[in-house]
Amino acid sequence: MAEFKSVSLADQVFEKLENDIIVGVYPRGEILTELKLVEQLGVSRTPIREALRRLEQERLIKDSGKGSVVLGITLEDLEDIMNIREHVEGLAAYYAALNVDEDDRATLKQICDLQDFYYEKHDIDNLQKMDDQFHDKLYEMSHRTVLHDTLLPLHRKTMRYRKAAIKNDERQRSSVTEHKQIILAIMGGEAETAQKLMSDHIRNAKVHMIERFVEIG
Amino acid sequence: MAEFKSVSLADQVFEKLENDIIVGVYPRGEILTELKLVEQLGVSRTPIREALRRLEQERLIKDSGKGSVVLGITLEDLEDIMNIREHVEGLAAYYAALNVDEDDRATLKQICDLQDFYYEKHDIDNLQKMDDQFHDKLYEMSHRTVLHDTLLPLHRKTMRYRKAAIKNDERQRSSVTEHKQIILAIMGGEAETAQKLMSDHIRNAKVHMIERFVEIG
DNA sequence: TTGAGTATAATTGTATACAATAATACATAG
DNA sequence: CTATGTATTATTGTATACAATTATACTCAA
Repeated sequence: MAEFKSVSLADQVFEKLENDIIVGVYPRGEILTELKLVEQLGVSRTPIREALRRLEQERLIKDSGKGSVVLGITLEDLEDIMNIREHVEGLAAYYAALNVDEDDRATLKQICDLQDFYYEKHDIDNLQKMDDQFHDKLYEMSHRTVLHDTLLPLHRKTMRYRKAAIKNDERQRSSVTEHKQIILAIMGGEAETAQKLMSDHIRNAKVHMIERFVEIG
Repeated sequence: MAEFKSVSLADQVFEKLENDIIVGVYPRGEILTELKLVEQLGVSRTPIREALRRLEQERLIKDSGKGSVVLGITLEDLEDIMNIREHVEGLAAYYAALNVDEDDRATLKQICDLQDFYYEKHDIDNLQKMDDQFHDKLYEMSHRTVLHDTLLPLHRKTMRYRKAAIKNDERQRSSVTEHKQIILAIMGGEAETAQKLMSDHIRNAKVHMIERFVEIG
């Protein structure tokens, strides 16, 4: 028999709704009522309410008296997210470079290789997954809870526009290269270099993502 | 009869627990069980659970299988919070200076005056309240949701150490002065100046707060 | 036809009931 | 006295019941 890891319904509902809001399944302005979600998701109100409270806390929805209105991500939100990341993600890279150990190096090496592999194959979906893994791994390596908890939700919220940005061949190439340079700096323990390269990377990504936002909204 | 604004029990529970954790009523490591909270707070499990989910989302508690363990704020958390604020709060001040209107100017003027008033009277509690109002007002004035939502919880989490830091006469004086300079820059629409002054202010505050953390834990 | 008033629906807030799981304590056999 | 197995308790996860509020629709009088 396989092991079943029991993830609560509340957690599942949260993750599904968070994702659906971020990628645009529920567009900005849509009203989510508990009863509608009960029908759609087939669970009772209790786990749905708990998920909604968490989404409120992340400002993805807002109570409107009559249901929860989807807030989603505006252009200003995207700008702010990337501006914050520009500074804070550099900090995380800095700490990651200070803390790097052999296991981390192996993981980073693998991410680097797979990134190249998927880039050659023009496998966009997996390339984005490597991007997620790269940034998540750095947050974790920083061993700084607040940095991790601040950056991860911000990073998740950019998903839609990262996916769009990476469809651009030129950006794809530069992103892969930038990741590689950052990884090298971190592996070498060059904290300041890693910090600066990461800031630059986020700043570059910001430009492309904002262009995509203007296109796809 | 007075008007009663109906704040849900879940919200009240969240605010109370958030505050109690931040100021140390529930110390790091303490286990909160739903039943205990039901007894202590006299409400049913439903609003308590919703509050706990939100506290989890803010990383003030963590599920431990057997109750929720209080995480609270570590020294590293405090360092990270202030490092993030050093950059991001400057951004908020920048936007605040761009957006300032006459109502804002009146409010800032009032905060400035009251701050002086309470400083002269050595009224620490009210002085801290003005500090809260000052920063909150700036977040609001930035009109940037993400900045506001990122900064406000971080600011709240420093409460315990701000309160301790401001007991120091020298810091009290410099804090009041720094606020005043920032307010002047914002009122004058000098965005870059406001940004820089705010970064400096947070950096100064960080030093004092970390000293207090080392003392009082 | 329109307006007021009332009944009805929809929706959320809160409490409780029930189920499942894990921890604890306890009793009994060796 | 110890170890094991079982009963009990504690705790959470989920569903449902009930209350309160607000929006909607409908009826009947003018």
